[in-house]
Amino acid sequence: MSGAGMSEPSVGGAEAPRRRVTRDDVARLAGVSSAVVSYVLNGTPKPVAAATRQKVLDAVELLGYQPNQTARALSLGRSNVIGLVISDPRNPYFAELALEIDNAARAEGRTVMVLNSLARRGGGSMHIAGLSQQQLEGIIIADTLSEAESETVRSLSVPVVLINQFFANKGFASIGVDHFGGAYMAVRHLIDLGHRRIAFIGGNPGIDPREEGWASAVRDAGLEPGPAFHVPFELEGGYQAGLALADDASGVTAAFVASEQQALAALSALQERGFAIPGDIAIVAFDGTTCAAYLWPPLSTVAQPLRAMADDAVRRIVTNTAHEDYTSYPMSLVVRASSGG
Amino acid sequence: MSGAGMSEPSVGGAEAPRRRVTRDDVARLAGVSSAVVSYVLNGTPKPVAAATRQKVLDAVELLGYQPNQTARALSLGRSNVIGLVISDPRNPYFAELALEIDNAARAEGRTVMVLNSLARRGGGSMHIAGLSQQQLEGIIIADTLSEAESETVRSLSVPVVLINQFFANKGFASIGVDHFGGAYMAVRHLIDLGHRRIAFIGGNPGIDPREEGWASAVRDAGLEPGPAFHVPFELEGGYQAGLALADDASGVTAAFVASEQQALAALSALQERGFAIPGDIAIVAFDGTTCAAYLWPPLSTVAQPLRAMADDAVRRIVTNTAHEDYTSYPMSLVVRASSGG
DNA sequence: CTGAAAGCGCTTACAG
DNA sequence: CTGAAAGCGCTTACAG
Repeated sequence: MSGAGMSEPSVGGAEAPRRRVTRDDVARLAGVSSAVVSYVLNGTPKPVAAATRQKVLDAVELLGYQPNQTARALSLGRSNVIGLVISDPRNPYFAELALEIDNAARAEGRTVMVLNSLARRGGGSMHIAGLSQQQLEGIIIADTLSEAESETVRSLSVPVVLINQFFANKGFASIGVDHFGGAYMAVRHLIDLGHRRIAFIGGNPGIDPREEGWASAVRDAGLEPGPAFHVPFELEGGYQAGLALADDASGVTAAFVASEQQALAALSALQERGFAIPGDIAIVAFDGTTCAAYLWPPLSTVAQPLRAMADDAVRRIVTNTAHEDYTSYPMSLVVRASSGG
Repeated sequence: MSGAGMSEPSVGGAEAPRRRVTRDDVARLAGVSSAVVSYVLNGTPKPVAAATRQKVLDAVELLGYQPNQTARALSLGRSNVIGLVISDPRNPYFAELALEIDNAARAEGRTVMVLNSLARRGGGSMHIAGLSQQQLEGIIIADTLSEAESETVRSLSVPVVLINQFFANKGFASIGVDHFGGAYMAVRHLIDLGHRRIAFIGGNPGIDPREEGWASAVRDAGLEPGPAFHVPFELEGGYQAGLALADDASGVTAAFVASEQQALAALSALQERGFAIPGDIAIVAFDGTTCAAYLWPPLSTVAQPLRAMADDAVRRIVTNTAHEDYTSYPMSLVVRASSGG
């Protein structure tokens, strides 16, 4: 807000590792007890006389006092730090989600600590242990948990919100989008444009509602589903799927891609093989990141309301209302050049 | 490592917000003082008899004890959390840097807390205040600081490493790449391919050595510098620069782009205007993220040794050797399709 | 409205 | 090799 710390008096030698200003220093300067400093700074649990209050505030300003959040957290049993678990920060979707959650958290005076769970594929169990060791106010997990991981997370005594989820998760507050509906909308868009053989590119065969949405939309239109390519969500996965689609000889003229990260690389593979987008293959992706608009051709996509979802997740933590339930957000179709729409 | 917490005995009612297991519980069960538990767990400052040690370890295992890092941090005066300040997580460069730093930190048993400073453009002073309030072990800043911000950060009593820096920073340990040399190499590559009029796309006119590297390489070859387009580093900036380059009528046949995020969008703008890459305009970018390889056409680029830089930054924090100096890492040219090389 | 004091869960100098 | 005790910097029930 105002330049806290700006007026910190410069200390002679400058190099001496000056002791941090503590609440006691403030109390001494203001001529009150340290309890009163807390009352003023927290506005709780007691009212403070206006004059006293002002003395404290002046002392805080003069000393450039910064409350030690660690001590506060230890005393309170919780910090003002929210943990966010994402699998891979390089995925534009998670990057954008992290940014929105950071914004929402900041608006609530909270700080976000991002933990990358990518590493767990290399052995560790998402360092959940680490999560429980930090005195976090709450945890937002944008990842799929194994049964064992769910169990461990459930045993944590802090509010937990799962985001980017397909379904309700037993025992958790879950937030997701209507993956089935979004996919259906995307594919319906392609069908409306006249496509009759539409491929699917995504991950995890068998559990992703986006694949069902694709299949349903196709069948509801009386068509045969085109080929489905199941690849990892990393860029390389999308690239391989694009190459496979290029090699497909079944007359595919359009594809629905379950994530923009995969779509980015698939776009590259298809163009490398000489396919024109959308002329030879029309594409609609899924997620709605900023990046989609700046690819060539710009990606048509079904977009998640990330801001609203992030606000919701943070609110559930801050208000401690992360009880078991599932909130599904609607998606919206964004038509750009890649679908030829 | 091993399944800590796995053997935590299930508590009857399950719903009771069971009190966390503390060091005292462990001490009681092991029949030792709580000090000894610390000695065992930290291996310091005292040796412990093997038998005693085993009793403690057994108790820890049985109770599923997780040390409270907040209490530890308060007692020690520092945590095992390293703060990382980046401007925008959506920028592939920062995403990749964050991932590498996270990996390096994890290897040292540290956790990374990512802070987005993007918000500061909206008013706040990068919540440096927030930084000093958390009891961080150290701070890695991948951003350019204003004079006032530098002053504030300098006053923090924790090790600070600036990364992704153009130059040495008074009073700080700084890590960067040879921006001038990298740019020079990129442009030299284009010159070697026969280009005679080469444009520059980047940000911040006047202070970026990449622009000087471009200009020098061009002049050293006896050529006239092509037009320079200065735009923000966000995607929209790159897009606008691409459009401007497309409108340029001065016979440009190649461009050096100072970041891959800008290059991604510039590629889109140029192709939107019907330019073939590299046929009409050849492009070399700067950064070396994974993403560059999966764009169409794949981006030729000069790459930063991100892993090494991240390891270095983390090491400087962990070993508390972040004294004033500047380390410059060499870059390497990665030739892909966009330069036609 | 204000303050003395206990407590959060660790670490470590000091004494045995 | 082991333990009693003080201390890190806050918060807050309790007493005045």
